[in-house]
Amino acid sequence: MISLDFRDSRSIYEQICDKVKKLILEGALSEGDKIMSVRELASSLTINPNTIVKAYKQLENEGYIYSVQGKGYFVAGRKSAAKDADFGALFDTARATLSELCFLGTEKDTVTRMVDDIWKEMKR
Amino acid sequence: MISLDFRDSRSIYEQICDKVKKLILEGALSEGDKIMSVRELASSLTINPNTIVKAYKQLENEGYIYSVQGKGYFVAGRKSAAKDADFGALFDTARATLSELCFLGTEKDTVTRMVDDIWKEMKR
DNA sequence: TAACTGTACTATTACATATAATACAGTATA
DNA sequence: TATACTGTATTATATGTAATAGTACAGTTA
Repeated sequence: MISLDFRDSRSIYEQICDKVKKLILEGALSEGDKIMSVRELASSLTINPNTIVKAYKQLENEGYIYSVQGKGYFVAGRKSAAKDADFGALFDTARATLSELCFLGTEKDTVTRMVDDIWKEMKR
Repeated sequence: MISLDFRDSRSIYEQICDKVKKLILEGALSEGDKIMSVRELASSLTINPNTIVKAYKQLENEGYIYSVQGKGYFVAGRKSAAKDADFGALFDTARATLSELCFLGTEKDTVTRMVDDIWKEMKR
């Protein structure tokens, strides 16, 4: 379900953030679903629980999940994430990455096709 | 020309990398142009020369600039950057960012317009 | 020769990451 | 009620990266 890549230069908690977020974006995790507990995921990945806490706290700040004392962490809804999202930063990242791909010779059709695929596959 | 944002959580050398790269992508710096020397940019930003070296070395590894002993750093050509680029990582970043924007309710037209603008404005 | 360039190295400080261990509070269930 | 889960909080420690400081050497230009 969730695994770590030790060749990845990013920090462990960042990788966990991205993996959980990806599961939510893909629809593998839906609103209200309970996700793995802090201790459960930590022992599953053989890492420290505090590292999971750090990742979950960040996803909570981004509005993607929420916690309930004694019960666990659950997936929040799209509205929650949209309310807390930093659209400025997201568009900046998108613009910078696409500009670089353009500069490096990527065909516009290639990118347009990618956009089409994403907006078609995403269940909304 | 190049400035630092201390509210930015990213490291200084990363910010410098991105700013120089942005100038190249925008066409403000063209192939063969000499860029600010290590010591010149360091004293201009009131930071340590070693930090500039780190940023320039990374841009050199990405094929965006090259150095000549005793003369300085110069802007390399598109082919040089394209040869060293990690297209897999770039497309991964693009896909992840665009998927998140889609999930958060961004209209496809908004993104398509952004792509059109980038491929139109970029002088190739 | 003098004043620039890049390059290389050591030492030091500061900060973020990750681990370890412990404790407390809320929830669910036998 | 007792037990075993949940999240939360705290302190301490080790490690690696980022950034600074200083020095030195080699190539280029005027």
